[in-house]
Amino acid sequence: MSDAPTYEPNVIEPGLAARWVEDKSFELQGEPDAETYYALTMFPYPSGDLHMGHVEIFSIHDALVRQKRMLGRRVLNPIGWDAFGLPAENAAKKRGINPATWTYANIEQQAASIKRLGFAFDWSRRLHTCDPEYYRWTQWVFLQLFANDQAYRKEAMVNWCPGCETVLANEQVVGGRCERSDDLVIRRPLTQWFFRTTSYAQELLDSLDTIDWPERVKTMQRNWIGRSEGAELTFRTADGVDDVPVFTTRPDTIFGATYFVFAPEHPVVARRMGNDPAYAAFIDEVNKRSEIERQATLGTGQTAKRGLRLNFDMVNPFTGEEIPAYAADYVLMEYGTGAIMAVPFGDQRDFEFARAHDLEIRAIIAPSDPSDPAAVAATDPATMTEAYTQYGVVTGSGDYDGLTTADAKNAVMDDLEAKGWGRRTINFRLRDWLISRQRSWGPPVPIIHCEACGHQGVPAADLPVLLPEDLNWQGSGSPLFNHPTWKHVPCPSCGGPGIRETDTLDTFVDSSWYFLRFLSPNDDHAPWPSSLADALLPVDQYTGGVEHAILHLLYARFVVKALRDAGHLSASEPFHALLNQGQVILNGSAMSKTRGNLVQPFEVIDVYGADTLRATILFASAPEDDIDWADVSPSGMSKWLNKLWRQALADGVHGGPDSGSPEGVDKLRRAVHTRIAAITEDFERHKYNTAIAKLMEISNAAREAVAAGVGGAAVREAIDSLLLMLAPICPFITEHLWTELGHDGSVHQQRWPQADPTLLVKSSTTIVAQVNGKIRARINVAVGLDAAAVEAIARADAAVAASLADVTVTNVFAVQDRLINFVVSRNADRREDGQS
RNA sequence: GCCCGAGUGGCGGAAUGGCAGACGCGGAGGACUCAAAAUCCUUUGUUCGAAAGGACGUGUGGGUUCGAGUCCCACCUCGGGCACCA
Repeated sequence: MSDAPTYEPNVIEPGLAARWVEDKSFELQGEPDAETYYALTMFPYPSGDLHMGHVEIFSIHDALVRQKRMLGRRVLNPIGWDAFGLPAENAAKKRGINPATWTYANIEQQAASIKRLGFAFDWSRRLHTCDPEYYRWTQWVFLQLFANDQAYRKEAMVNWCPGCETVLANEQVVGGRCERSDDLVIRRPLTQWFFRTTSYAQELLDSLDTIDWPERVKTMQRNWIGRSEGAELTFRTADGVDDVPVFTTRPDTIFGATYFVFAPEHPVVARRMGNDPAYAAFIDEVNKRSEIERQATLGTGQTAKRGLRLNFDMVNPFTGEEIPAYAADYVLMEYGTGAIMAVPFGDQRDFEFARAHDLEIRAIIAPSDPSDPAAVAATDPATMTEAYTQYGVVTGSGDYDGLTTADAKNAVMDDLEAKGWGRRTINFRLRDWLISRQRSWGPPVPIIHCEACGHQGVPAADLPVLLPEDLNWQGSGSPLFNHPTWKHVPCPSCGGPGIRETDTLDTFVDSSWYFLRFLSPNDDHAPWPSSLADALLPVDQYTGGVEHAILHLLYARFVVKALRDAGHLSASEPFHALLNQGQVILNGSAMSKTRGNLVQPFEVIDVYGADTLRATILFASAPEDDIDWADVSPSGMSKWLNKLWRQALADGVHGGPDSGSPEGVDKLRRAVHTRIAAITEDFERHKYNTAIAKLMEISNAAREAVAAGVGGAAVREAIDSLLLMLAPICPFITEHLWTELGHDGSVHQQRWPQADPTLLVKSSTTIVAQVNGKIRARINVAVGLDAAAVEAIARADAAVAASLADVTVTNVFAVQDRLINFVVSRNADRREDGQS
């Protein structure tokens, strides 16, 4: 019986955690350089204490980072807080405290939890986006984009969240609701600041091919950018006064354009119909009803098609016909040109509108099979029940008749370019990024409005534009706007009276460049060291949640490109490789405060310790998959760590020469070294779940070997290897046992173990003998035998021989060292053949 | 509706086209114990069989292949994204 101490994680862990921070164990020694591995995890938002999702992503990231260090890389692994944003303001309003107080208190709590969990961050580079030292440079970034015409102000229909009392970017509206407060978002015209993301639409799409990101994230970005190829062509009003361009992806259907539709607020319509009471009523109705309908059929895209016949017609340039013009709410002002040629034959929305308003539907594609009544009915305007959206052979289209859809498309575009009616063009779904917010816990937009000089950027020397200390957070509306004196300043250009912009920047602006600031977080002369940024970017490995697939990840890509073109960077992408972890859920649904189904990390840590929590999460599944907390077993993981503890202290402490049978020693060493090779590969693929399984196998193999009388160096080697490879996952227990086993120094300063190649080569192996793919025997043979030798051995096997007795072998497939398959046919068949 | 992704034991999950179910949880039986907990040992896909052994088995139906969980086609279910984008 051993009287070794029992495993008490909550006794050993806090001391080690504190020591690692005090010793600056995980700070990058010296300055980063081109060889430095830049590992980054999405910095947390300080909404309260750490939740399970944070623990998951940090556990994955930490395993990755610690192993890279053991492989000998210098790793830059910074941490900070994304600390501006609405929740702080909402909390301030609710509790009557300053957002800063709330934010910094939460940051301190999260920092303490991160340290307690032993995550190996470089604390010397810590930053908070709400510090003036940081947001000064966020304002600087804005000004660089402003100077380069990538930031501008315009009036537009924007998304307004009534709950948050601010506008939102397109990306922050989810299913018609505010991403944060879940309020229904209202459309209203406002003058706002934008970043010109659309000017990078094509590059944002193309350069996705250069980065190593999960395919699903790339797909989401591609869909969001939404490129479509087509043509822009101009329709003239029948009175010859206005030219109205439309965008279409189907120029081949131009002869089917039997009417024309404007977005309700289209300027040509507004000008011509402005005084018409029916138009005013229609606009009013559209605005009102869209609100109500949104609630009922939110995001189904199946709204009834409403329209207003306008008091003028349009001319189809190809047919010369006059066609009726409508305003309808199914045409959006924001996409394309805000007007369409309507082809009810080939477009489902136009089809529905035409049927509802009794408009002509003209056949322009011939039935795919004229002898098939169903195919004929599907292309006959009298009988068709939905638009015909497939490709085919063009009909009813003058000179283009008989061409295929693809050929007609090209021919029509050639002709409209030749005749000056339009041109080939590309449209994107992506809109410019609305960056101003009517909130006050964010960096003020560094602009001063002057009647004489227009919008003037605040001079760099005057940055940061500080938030005043005495804002009233309790009222409604924007505290910054309502502040009595703050906004009144002289114009930096003429010195006359000026007014500060009282909007602040979206928090996603803060987080779109923080990876640059980590390179020199304390430098107050420059936002980042430019040569180092050129050498280190893009970030080698980024880890974080898939919820940012579009928002943050798209914005950061845009900002890097814009800064590059403003001459401040050479990189074109912020993050080279991306690893998205899944969600931690409970009983199938997301954990959340409102649901009241939160499992707090410290509920687990207080019982089992941080190592157990970290390993439980990593063992539950591959990083990308969701983890349902109802399915995981911290007690099971704790049991294994306890077992490992006893095993190391009982069996691992004995060094010295090998004892026991040479076969037993050899078997153990081979087991260990094949696992070293496999676990190394698993870490490479970020498959920490299978890596842990193989660590358990080492532990099992060592226990079996000891039970079989093996001891000494081989067992010691097994335990040492296990501790080294478990160290990135369970840093505490491995550090403690490493010392207990008499090693000098920290386990985390050791080199990753290397497999001995001679121990990976087997002398014999088990091959599978199949007959027609069915396993008949498993036979032990020497490694490297050729097919003929294996066949002879297999035929000699009793079970195989029995299966081959009554049949003819027609073919034999052998895979060296793995398998042999006899393909046979029954003798009965052969006799029949022979008799005929 | 469109675009992705995924369907494997009671559960989480393993499997470069070549032994399906690694590893763990849970279960069953046993040892230790006055007893329990902890620990250790055995066992655990389904089914036929006393056993030896056999048959079946990766959502469904086809296909390719000597050989398919893995590749192809169609469908079903679940999850995610987009949603009047012309």
